[in-house]
Amino acid sequence: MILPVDFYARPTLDVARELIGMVLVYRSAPGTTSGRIVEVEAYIGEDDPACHAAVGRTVRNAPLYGPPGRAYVYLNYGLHDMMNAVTEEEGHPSAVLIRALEPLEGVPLMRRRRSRAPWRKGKPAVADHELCRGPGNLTRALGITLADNLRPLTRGPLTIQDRGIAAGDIAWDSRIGIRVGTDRPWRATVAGHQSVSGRRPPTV
DNA sequence: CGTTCGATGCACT
DNA sequence: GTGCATCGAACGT
Repeated sequence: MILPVDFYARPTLDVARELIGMVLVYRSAPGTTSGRIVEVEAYIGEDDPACHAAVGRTVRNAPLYGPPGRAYVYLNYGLHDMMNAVTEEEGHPSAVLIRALEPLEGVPLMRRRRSRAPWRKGKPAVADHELCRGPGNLTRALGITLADNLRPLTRGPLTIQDRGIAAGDIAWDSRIGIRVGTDRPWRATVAGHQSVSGRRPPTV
C-alpha cells in the first residue's frame, strides 16, 4: 500500500519514526529498485539550524515550504543527490531525509549504477548491504536525481510503501554530517543494522 | 584503529 | 568567492 498524503501531514518526528520499515520504490526504464528504510533524519522548521529553511525561503529550499508528501531532492557537495520526504503542512518547512535502505528489489541494477560512479571505475563491486548505505549512495543505486525534485510520493515512479515489514528496534541519536543542530536527537535508525551509515558498531 | 583530504556543482552572500 | 544534510582513499598511530 502506497502511503497517502495524510501520512506525511503530521509532526515530522512521528513521520520519521514510522518511515523506518517502509519501502522506498523507484520505477525507471531499466527496471524497478526498492529498499526497506533503515535510517532517517528529521529537519524541522526555520528554528532548526541544520534545516535548509533556517535561512528562510530560497529557490533551493522552496519544496520544504510546499505541501507534504512530495520529494525534496537537492545536490550536495556537487556530487550527491539527497532525497527527503516533505512533511507537515504548507508553510511549515520540514522534511525527513532518507539516509539508508536495505536493498530489496533490483539488486543487480543497483550494483550496475553504483559501479558507474566516476570514483568507482575499476573498483570491486560493493557488497549488497553497502549498496544503499548512506544518502548519496541510495539515490545513486535507485537512480533518483534532481529531476525527481517535487515529485509526489503518492503516485508515479517514486513512492514509499507499507509492505507490513516490522520496523525493528528503533534507536534515536543525533544527526550526523552537520555542523550545527547536533544537539537534537532527530536521527532514527534500525539498531545495529548493517546498512546504517556512519561508524559501525564495535566489532566484538 | 584513527584522522585528513580531494572530487565536484551550484545556491547563496 | 564560500560552504556544504557525502564518499572513500590515503595516510598516521
